[in-house]
Amino acid sequence: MARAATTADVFNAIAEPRRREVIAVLADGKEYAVNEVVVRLRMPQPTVSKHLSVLRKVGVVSMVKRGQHRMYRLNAAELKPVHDWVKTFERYWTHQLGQIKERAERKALERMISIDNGTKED
Amino acid sequence: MARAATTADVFNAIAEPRRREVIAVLADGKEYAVNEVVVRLRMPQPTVSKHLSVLRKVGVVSMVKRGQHRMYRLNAAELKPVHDWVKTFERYWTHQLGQIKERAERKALERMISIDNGTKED
DNA sequence: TTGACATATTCTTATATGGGAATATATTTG
DNA sequence: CAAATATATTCCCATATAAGAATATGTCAA
Repeated sequence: MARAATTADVFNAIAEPRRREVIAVLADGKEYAVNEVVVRLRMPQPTVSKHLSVLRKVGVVSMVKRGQHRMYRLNAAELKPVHDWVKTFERYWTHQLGQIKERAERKALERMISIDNGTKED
Repeated sequence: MARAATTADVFNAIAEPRRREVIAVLADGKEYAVNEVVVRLRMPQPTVSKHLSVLRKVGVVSMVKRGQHRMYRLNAAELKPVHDWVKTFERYWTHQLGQIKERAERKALERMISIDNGTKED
């Protein structure tokens, strides 16, 4: 089996950084024509259109035609599954004190150290 | 350019559903040997090893050797970027009704104010 | 109609996947 | 050492990108 399609679910859709950039433009909840996104992100128009198409297929954005423009709007509710999922782990970093955070930081430090040695094992 | 590697960042790593299943097993913060994950998820051992490998490369899990076992532990802090990102949109569903009502009231107010001069919307 | 403008779609191509099967690499134990 | 156990790695392959270039489609305006 190959990797799941980017349109398979919202998790796959938002994995692409440029798609998150597009979302960022729409983040204020207003509607934007494709070309407004193009100008703001300085991305080629076909690139933006394709990314918007993926986001639309998973429901993260909605589109309405208005004249010769197609207005895209963020449908943020579709991002909730991501929020719900990651929220489960919130306690690991929000709880200001405790062994959990401490341990996480220690592990992160260990990782930083081992990065210098390459990803190999002992 | 092809799709970014699953090991490119945590967003790509968690896009794979089975990887989230593995994370779910480790979610209690305890350490697990590969085979414990294999048994719990009823996945082939190589599959689990490969997914753990990806998660380790992005730092989501850490590993220590203990005897003939390799113990994996969740490093939940690495999921924080996902949380931080999606948290931006939290308001869209947390107080959904309130938001809608609030916006409607604001719009109504704007209409009342601009009744005389015919101001157009943004 | 003829342009001009806005957007989508179709190719191509290099690249990476995830699963299954088989195999390799430890590590412990007898 | 040899066998058993635990885990990682390699190979194969069908599939799906994402970007760029070129083109098609759609819509307004004179």
